[in-house]
Amino acid sequence: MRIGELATQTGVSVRALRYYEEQGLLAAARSGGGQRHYPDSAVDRVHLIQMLYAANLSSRTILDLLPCVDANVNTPESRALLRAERDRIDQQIAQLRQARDRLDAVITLSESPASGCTRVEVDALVS
Amino acid sequence: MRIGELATQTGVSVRALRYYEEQGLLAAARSGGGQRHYPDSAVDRVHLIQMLYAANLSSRTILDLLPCVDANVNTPESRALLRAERDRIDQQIAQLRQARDRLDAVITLSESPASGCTRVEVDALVS
DNA sequence: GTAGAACCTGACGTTCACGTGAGAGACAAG
DNA sequence: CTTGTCTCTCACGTGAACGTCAGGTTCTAC
Repeated sequence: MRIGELATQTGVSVRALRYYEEQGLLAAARSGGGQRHYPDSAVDRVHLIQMLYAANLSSRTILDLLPCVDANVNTPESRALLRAERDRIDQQIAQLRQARDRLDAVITLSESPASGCTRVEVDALVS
Repeated sequence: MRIGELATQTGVSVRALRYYEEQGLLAAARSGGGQRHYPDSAVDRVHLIQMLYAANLSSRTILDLLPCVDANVNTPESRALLRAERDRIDQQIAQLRQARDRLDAVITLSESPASGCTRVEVDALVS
């Protein structure tokens, strides 16, 4: 398929797909006229890339991880890399949970019947 | 306290503190010469701001949320805002979990005794 | 074979949360 | 009163992941 169809099938912009290629994340065959052609498997690969971007991984990190994930590279270094990134994601989850719980506490307070709660009570939550 | 001490006590750069003020997140009294002076409570406020930044909230969003969180503003709109951001964080957590589980699956495979697993087995995980 | 859609390569623009000097003023210590 | 440290206000730089023209080429359909 060409780049436009890959874009619509993945929901990713054409510009983004070219950017992924520029970063070495997504290879493409070229037609005689220089147009990119992708195999059907590219759809899954783009989804994988998007998933890793969504987890706040940089292009560089994704570039390092992709061989481990989809090409089955299996060396001590690749395993260490995988674990390191997994742990980073875990830490991010913990931070997000902390922020969410903080907001939940405020929400609970603001919805409690004692809606006229004083500033002191709110500050007690800060710690 | 002055800006340098607040910076060391919070672990945030002086530049970042000035930026927070520029964004309306952190007010400061001024001495005769124009230097910023902060109350002790500013330490907690900076930590709160950092927590929200860590949850991928923008300056603008934090600006909208802060009155609800620490000034006890309690209107239907503020409650809706709080819930909306809480839900966004929840969604992010779900995405991070998905990425982490994906990496965990790869890690498990790469550490399994059948280390010579074929490419087919790996692709089966893609879904 | 020709119109129009899709695609190409630069290359500059954008947003965000700061980093990084530059040049000058403010303030505590001796 | 001077020295040294801290602080001030511009204001440009940065990195990441694209957005957005511009000007030209390739492909598809009639």
